[in-house]
Amino acid sequence: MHGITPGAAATPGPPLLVIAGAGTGKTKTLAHRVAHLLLNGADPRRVLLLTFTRRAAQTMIRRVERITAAAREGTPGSAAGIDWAGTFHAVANRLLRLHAPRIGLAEDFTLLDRSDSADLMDVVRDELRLARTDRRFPRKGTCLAIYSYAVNARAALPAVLEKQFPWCAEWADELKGLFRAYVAEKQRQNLLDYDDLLLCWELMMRVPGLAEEVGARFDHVLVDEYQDTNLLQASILAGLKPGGRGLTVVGDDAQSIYAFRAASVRNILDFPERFSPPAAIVRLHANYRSTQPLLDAANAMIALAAEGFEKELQAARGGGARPLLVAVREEAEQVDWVIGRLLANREAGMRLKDQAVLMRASSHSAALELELVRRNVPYVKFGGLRFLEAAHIKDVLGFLRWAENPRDRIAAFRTLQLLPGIGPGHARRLVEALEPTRRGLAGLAGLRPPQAAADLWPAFAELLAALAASREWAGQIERVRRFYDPLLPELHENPRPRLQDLDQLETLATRFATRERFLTELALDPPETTGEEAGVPLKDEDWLTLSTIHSAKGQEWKAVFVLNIVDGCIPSDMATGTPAEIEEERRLLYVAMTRARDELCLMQPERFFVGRQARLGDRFVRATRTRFLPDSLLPLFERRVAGAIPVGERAGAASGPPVDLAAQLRGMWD
DNA sequence: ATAGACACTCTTTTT
DNA sequence: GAGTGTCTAT
Repeated sequence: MHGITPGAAATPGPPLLVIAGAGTGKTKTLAHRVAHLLLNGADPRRVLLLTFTRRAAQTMIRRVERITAAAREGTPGSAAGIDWAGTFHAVANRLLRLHAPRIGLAEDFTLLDRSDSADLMDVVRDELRLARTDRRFPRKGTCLAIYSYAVNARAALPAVLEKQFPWCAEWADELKGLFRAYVAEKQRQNLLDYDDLLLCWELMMRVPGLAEEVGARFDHVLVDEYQDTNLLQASILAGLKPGGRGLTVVGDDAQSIYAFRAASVRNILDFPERFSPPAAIVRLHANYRSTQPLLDAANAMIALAAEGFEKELQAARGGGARPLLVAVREEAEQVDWVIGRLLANREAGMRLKDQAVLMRASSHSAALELELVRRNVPYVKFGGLRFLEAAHIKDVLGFLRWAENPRDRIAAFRTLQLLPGIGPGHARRLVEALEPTRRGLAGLAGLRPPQAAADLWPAFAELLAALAASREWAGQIERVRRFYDPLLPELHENPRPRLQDLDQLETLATRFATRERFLTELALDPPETTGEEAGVPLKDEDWLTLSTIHSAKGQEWKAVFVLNIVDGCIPSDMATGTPAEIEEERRLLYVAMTRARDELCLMQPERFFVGRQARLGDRFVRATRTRFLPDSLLPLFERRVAGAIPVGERAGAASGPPVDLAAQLRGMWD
C-alpha cells in the first residue's frame, strides 16, 4: 500500500488507477497518498478530493490529518488546509458560485433537492396538460428519473427511453417538450437541481480560458469510489486534467451499484486508456477486513457473475468461522433471531456499535425497527426516506425558502396551500397577484385570500414579510413554528413524532450561520434519518446500525446481519428486467457480505406476510433463497434453522406446493 | 371553478 | 401509507 507513489511527489505525476477490492484498505490507501503528497510539500489548498458522500470526505480528511500529524510528530499545520474535499455536487456548488457570472448564472441560485425537482416537474407537467391524456403519462418521479438519467449519462432521450425506460418510449416527444419547459422554468426562477450542478460544472470546463483557470486551481485531483461515477463526472475530470497529470482514481468494479443513477463501470474500466501513455494501474488484493471463510463465500458468490471479476480477495488475518445462512419461517422469526443474536453478541462483549443490520430496501427493516423500539435497543438508520422528505419538514422549509427567494414558486405554492381553503387554484392566483405588487413578500398583506383562510391571513402575511426582511437567522424556525405548529394536527396524521422532528430541525439550524447556508447545505448533505427516537443517540451511548446496502458502502462492522436473502428482495423485484440489472443486484449482495469483519449472518425467511392485497386479501407468499446463492455454494456456509420446527417435518412441508389456506377459505364465499 | 373527500395504485437504491 | 386522479358539493 505504500510505495504506490514513486519518488517525492509534490509535483503532479502521471494518472493513476487503483483497483482496490473490498476491505483492501481503499480509504487508507487514498489517505496515505494524500498524506504523502502533503508531506512532500504539496499545497493542501491545491488538492481536490472528490468522494461519494460528504461523510466519506470527512473520514478521509481526519485520516490524512492523523497520518501527517504522526509523521511530523505533532507539528501543527497538517491537513487542516485541505478545504476542497467533498462530493462532486458539493464542489460543483462551490465552484459555480465562484464563477457564476462568467457562465451567465446568478450566484444566488437556489438548490433544488430531488423532491423539489419532482414538484417543479409536476407543475410544468400540469401546465402542459400532460396529466390529462387518455393514456397514462409517466409520473413526476419517473419524468425526473428519465431527465436525470439522460443528463448524467450524456445520452440522447430516445436512447435512454429505449434502454432504461422502454414503457415510456411512446411519450418521447411529450417528454422532450416537458424537459424543455422544465429547464426554462428553472432558469426563470433561478433554480438549480442536482444534475445542473454537474452539468454546469461540465459546461464550465468547456469554456476556453475558464477551464484552464479552474483546472489550474488544483495540482492534485483524487477521486474515491470511481466505479460509481457517471459519464458527466468523467467528462468533468477530463476537463480539469486533460493530460491526466495529478489525477488519481480509486475504486472497485465489483462494487459498482449505482447504475440506476447513470453510473457506468466503463468509467473505471476505460480509465487507463483515456490517456497516453495509459494510466498506471495498481491492484490491491490483500483484504485486511474479513476472515478467510467470509471471503471464500463472497468470492464464490461474485465469481458466478456473468462478467468475471479477476480479483480473489485473500484474507490477511487468520482463522474465523463460516458465515451463517439462517433459515427462518417468516419475518417475525427473522426479527427474533437477529435481535437474539445481536444481544447475545453484546453480552459476549461486542458493542452494538460493532454490529449492523443491512437490507436491500429501507422498508425491509420495518418489523425489526418496531421490535427494537419495543425492547429499547437504540439504533440509527441510514438510507431510505430522508428526514427532509417528510411532509412536515418540507412545510417548514417551504416558509424559509420562500422568504429566501421570493421568486421561488415551488415554495410559494406549498406554503400557501397549508392554509385552509387554499388549494392549487387559489395558490396560483395569489402568487400571480403578488408579483405585480413589486413589494416582495410584504405585498402579501394586501392580497385577499379565500374566506376560509381570512382568519389566519394577517399572521401569515406578517410572518413571511418579517422572515424575508430579517437578517437575523437565529429564531426564524421558532417563528415559523409559532404559526405552523397549531396547523400541523389538521395537516398531517401522527403530529407528535412530527413535532419532535421539528425540534430536531431547530437544533440542526443552530449549526449554520445564515439561512442561505442552512438551506443549501441541507439539500447537499441531508441528515440521515434516525430511528423512532429523534436525533442521534447520545455520544457515549451504544447503538446498533441499520442501513440499506447502498448506504453501507465503504463501511465495516464486526458482525453483519443481512435481511431477506430471498429472490424478490435481492435481487429486488424491481430490478430483474435486464441482465445488467440482475448483475448489479449480485454486486449489491457482494457489497453487503464484504462489510463483515468476523461474523456474517444471512437471513432467509421462507415466507412473507403480504398485506393489503386488493384481490386476494392478506396472505403469506412463499419465498425462495436468492438465486445468487445456488446449492453449489452452500458448503461455504454454516446452515441454521431457527425455531423449534423438527427438521423432518419442515423438509416435508417445504417440498410441497405453496398452499394458501386463507384464500381457499375466503374463496368459499365468492 | 375549486376545495376537499374518496378511491385507486404502487411501493428501490441516492447526490 | 403516500401520491395520483376523479367525483361531488359548494
